[in-house]
Amino acid sequence: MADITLTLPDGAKRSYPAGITGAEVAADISKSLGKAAIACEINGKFSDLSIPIDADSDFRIFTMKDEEQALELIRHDAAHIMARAVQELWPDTKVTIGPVIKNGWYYDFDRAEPFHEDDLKLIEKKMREIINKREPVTTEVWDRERAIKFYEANNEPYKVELIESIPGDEDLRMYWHGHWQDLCRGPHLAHTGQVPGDAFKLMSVAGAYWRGDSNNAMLQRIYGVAFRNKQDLKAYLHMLEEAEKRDHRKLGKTMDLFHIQEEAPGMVFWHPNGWTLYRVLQDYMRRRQIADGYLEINTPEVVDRKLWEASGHWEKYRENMFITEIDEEHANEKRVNALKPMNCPCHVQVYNQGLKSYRDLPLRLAEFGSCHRYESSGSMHGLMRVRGFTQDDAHIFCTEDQIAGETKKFIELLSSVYKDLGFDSFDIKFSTRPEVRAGSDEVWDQAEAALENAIKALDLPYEVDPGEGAFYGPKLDFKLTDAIGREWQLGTLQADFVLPERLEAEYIGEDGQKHTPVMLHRATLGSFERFLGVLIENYAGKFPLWLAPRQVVVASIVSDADGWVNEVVERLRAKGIRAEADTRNEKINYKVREHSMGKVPVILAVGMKEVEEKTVSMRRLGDKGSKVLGIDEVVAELVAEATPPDLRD
RNA sequence: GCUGCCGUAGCUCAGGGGUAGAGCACUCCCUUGGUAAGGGAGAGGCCGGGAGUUCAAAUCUCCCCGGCAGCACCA
Repeated sequence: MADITLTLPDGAKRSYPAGITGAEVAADISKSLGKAAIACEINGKFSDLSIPIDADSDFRIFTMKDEEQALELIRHDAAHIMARAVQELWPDTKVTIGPVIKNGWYYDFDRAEPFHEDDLKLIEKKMREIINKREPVTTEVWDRERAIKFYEANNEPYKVELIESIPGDEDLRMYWHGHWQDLCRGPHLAHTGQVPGDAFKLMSVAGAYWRGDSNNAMLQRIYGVAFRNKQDLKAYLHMLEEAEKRDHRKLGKTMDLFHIQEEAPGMVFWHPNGWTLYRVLQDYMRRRQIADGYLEINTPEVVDRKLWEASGHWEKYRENMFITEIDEEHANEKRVNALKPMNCPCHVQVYNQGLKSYRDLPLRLAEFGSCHRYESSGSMHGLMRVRGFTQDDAHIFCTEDQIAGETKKFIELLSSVYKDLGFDSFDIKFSTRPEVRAGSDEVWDQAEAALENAIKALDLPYEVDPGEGAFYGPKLDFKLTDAIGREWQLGTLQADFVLPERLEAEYIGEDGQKHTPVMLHRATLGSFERFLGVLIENYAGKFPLWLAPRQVVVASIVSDADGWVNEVVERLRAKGIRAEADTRNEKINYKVREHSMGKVPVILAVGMKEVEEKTVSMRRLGDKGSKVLGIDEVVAELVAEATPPDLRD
């Protein structure tokens, strides 16, 4: 057999007989590399060590030191090993798919009896047994027919369905972890023992639809996480614990911000602290919008179905609307109303009052609009997904020529707002036409091009989400992540060529003729509820002073200092600082602890020394020490810091 | 909506077929203490709601309601 030449990453060339495997090359380079090797790369293709190499190639060996490749393989092999463990424990279980995801993997199974949390321990134990066997991972290429026959014989209908749905007729790769077999693209580790037995953990069981379609059967999904070593696993689990502490639902309780109760699922009862935070944010947004040329309006929340019929919501969105009926006995005629699920149709009504000229455009109508949507029970999540919420909504009525400019202007506003609120980066998704949509393809071409060009002109990174646009137009979504990495859509900008026409919005153009304006739906924060949820988690409750609902607590150390405490509070309040007195009969340690846990940014402690010197002892949240300062100095410092970023010099 | 788990005092949770428990919070008393929990006493619950099984249900079963995780959905 002819020799082949392998070129290593350092440029060294080695000759081997054709058909040699990566494993053999690794062992030839050094005995230790032979042991440490987990996979290889042949001409840039991530590959198994066991695959024969037939031609001259660039060649590279991966070991556990190559983090990206190692984690991919560990998680992927762990998925297979878990599936094998499950089938060994419960042979009637049918396997489906098990991909690698962030931090780990999942595998979906079909089994009559659902898995329980306790089963996870059993499965983990079985997995470690398989790992300890250090059984080789082998692979073969089969043609489709053979594979389908094999799975039919083994009563694995999901695998058959998978193969049948793979386009083309290329051959299939089959893998064996010891005796256990799975269809897989690969690559895989060399043997089961290469998965670190102490660096993985099965996390949870959940239902998941086969192929992500709710019309299909629900399968049992098991989630696992895996790392290269025990320390990394521990660090990850620790990170999760820390993230849980900043969960906005937890902080909402400890900071006394809000609650939600059974009688109004998905609706928020804002407490004084939370409402203060809400108002501070709303006041800030109001100033930013006015500065950007928006006109604030306010429109009804309960609106006759006629308007929703005209807008198309009655047909397309009714199942998500809260419908109200007037009791017939007490009404002259039966009217069916709906709580507005969005503000757009109402804004068009405001626009439609009076004849508009092209000189009026762009017309930016803004509303902190209270909306209600009947969200499905399983989708609600604290403040993040609620049924009653307030959008920082606005609709920009403009000409087609103005879309790009308005889009740019909006994204600049949004970036600046997010930065002021502590978010330096965010994700942008550009969603294009969905299958079910209103409007002609020409209109969609135009709308999509306008948005994409605007975002490109600003040179911001974005991803395209094909088919995820609204039924009336394409959109840009702006997303941030919560404490444990779940992504939430906040800001949005949606072009709409449909609604203005449906609701007969018009303007008189330069040519003296009537034209239909374009409508840009846009929200910067999205909804106050969701944004505050993300904001709470982002700051872990430790807000900058200007946002903190409780800014300063002035605490007495001895009751003889109460008079000075109250005086200090008065002076701070006179300057607009949210200050409270704590003159309770408790020790200063107790007060410091309590207000620290309540995330109050500044504690001013006052004892007899401060009374005599007209000073306070200032302690910042998270600091160990404190410093004694004159009252004027403290007031000036806190006032400067409590000034919202848009009002600073 | 679907799968699984959960619902006990204001909060965090223990218990579990036969007088409802703890810590914190709350009220009162003692204590005036210098930067993350001083001490004592007291009050507080139809164990999410309804039905069933049982001599007996907070506990077991079923049905609702709500929550959590994931899936689906998300203008």
